Amino acid sequence: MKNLSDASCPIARGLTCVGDAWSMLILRDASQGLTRFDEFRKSLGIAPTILTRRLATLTEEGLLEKRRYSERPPRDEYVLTAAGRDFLPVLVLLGAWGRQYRGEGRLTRYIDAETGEEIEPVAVDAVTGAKIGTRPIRVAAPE
Amino acid sequence: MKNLSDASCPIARGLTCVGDAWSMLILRDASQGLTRFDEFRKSLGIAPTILTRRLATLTEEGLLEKRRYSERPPRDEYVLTAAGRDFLPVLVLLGAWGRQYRGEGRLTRYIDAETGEEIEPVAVDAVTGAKIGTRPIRVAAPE
DNA sequence: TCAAGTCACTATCAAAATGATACGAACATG
DNA sequence: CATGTTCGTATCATTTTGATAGTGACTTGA
Repeated sequence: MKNLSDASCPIARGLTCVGDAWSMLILRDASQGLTRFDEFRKSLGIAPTILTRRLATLTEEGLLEKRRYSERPPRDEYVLTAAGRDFLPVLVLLGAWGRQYRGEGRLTRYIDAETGEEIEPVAVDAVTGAKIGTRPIRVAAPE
Repeated sequence: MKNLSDASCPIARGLTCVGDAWSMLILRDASQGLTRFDEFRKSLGIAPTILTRRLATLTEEGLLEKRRYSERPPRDEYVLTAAGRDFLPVLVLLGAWGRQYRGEGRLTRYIDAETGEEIEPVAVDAVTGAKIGTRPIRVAAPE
């Protein structure tokens, strides 16, 4: 995939940073509190070469931040930045789609830690309050 | 990437169908009304080999549907199924993220066709009404 | 103290996916 | 009948992925 990063479409822009499955799964795990190389590797069953690259890319793109947690031996962990944390809603919505259309068998559920109730994610337009997809959307050229 | 499709995580499930950038961009274009091979090809600048494969996968996965619009010559177009249409919120949210964190320069905007106002997409939990990400989420094992 | 373990990688190399380009089949149009 | 349109396939070089093994700098337990 070429240079989508200068496209005028914000979706394409987003995809240049996180447009592959591994990156999204890393972000999912990071949102659950994983921070270390081996935690990700074991959780995902990913080859270390690829994990190295993905972590580096996500760090460059500003979704993760390397933080040294041990000087001797030198050890870094990867923590979410604000941009990384703000990616969570995309994942949650993707999960909601997956549950609805690929929900055969037992699936992990996401629970609101305060109420104990299962979360039911929806995308809405904050302006009108309408669910996204229920009203026609018009695409407008930049500026 | 191996067989994520039987993972118990709904996000991983979702990613097996649409876990790459081209597929998402095809869905984006399809949501804007594109249906034909050449429309996608020109819009995306994608190699025809890859477009063929992506369209086939999305069709197999049930996000697109082939529909014959001409018998002679035989011509098919690709239209969104319900599953495909329901993927739009994920894209819109991804776009919102892209706008916030990769929004340099001029960007396409998404307008509510009825009010004429720019859409401001947010993911909320329909149960509590809270924005996703503002309350802690607990992951629960299946069943 | 010495072997074994942990952690965060890198090196190597085969296999698969991607991308560019050319070409084809079946028509429609001028 | 030459050209154009539409929806692809064939071919092949390049790139990316993935599996596996190994490494350096330690720590831990016996």
